[in-house]
Amino acid sequence: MNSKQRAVLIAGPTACGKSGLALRIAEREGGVIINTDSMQIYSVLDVLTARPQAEELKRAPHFLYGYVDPGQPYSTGAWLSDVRELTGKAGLSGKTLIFVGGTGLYFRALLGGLSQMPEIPDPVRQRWRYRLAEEGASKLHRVLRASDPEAAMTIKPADGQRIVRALEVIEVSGRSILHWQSVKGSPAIDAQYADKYVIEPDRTELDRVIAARLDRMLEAGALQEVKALLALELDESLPAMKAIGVREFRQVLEGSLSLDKAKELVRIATRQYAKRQSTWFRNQCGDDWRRIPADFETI
RNA sequence: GCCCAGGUAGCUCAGUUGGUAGAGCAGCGGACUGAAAAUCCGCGUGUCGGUGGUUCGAUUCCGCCCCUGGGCA
Repeated sequence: MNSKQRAVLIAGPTACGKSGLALRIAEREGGVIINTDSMQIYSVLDVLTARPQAEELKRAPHFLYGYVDPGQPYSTGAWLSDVRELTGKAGLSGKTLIFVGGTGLYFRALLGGLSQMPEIPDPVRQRWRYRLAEEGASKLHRVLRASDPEAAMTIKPADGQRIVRALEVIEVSGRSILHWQSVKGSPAIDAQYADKYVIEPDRTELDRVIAARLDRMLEAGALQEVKALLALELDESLPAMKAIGVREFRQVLEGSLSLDKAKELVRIATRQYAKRQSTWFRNQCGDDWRRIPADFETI
């Protein structure tokens, strides 16, 4: 971590105009933009994840965009270590680091909200995920109740993903995930010198922007992009395969769904995603985050 | 014009042998420590198309009217 390095954090739901704001700040004070979004890291999902395009990339240096192979398993921890490596480079010292994106957990990690955890060997992770798929969440919750009763009490029996996480941690380390979580992590930036913003758009208006953006995505080749992703024949469970639009446009390509219907479903899924993001930022970001309304005029 | 089927939540529909109704989806709120565009939790009052009648009581039964499909002319 470069101490006393200024950072600007911009969080907000999809399509709220975050990237535009980041660019303006970058141009004004010579900053660099760092992706804080779990989907924009992937190389093939360019249009569908609304990654900054050539025009924007020219206006300021962008980092951690489109650099991960979609076949790679990725994680918040991997992103955090990529951030540490990046910001440790001499070339960035003295520049304002502008973190912009829609992934609440990544912002939390950036600020030290992620505890040090044991590395989980891939076979262990795969085995529990396989068991989740085969046996279901409630059965694994019973397994967790036997091996880590305290953790089991904090996780809902249907929350398969968190159950599996707790199981792999206690198997590998012999200690409860709650133990690891009790030791706080360290921030990857100097929070003292950070300005934190949450963009809070009107959701009805946001829905209109989402619909308009969807049309632009299709014009820009969203369907071809999904086709290219499918050609890689990746495992369905990989994060990149869960990007909004992949499932819906795949059905269009296969002829089992009309384009209009797919557009409607993608619009709904995006709206629901924006709602989840808004809920996170509203309630998980403390008073030290400044709330600003979206300025749709300037997008 | 006649016949048939419908008209119940924003949408698709279920249901009430007469005691004013409930699912899915949408929507809203919430949780969130290495899959986070993920994963999970909570929230259902709506002139039961309108109007008159029968009834202690009608969304339910009867009459008339309106609307939407389909059929026959």
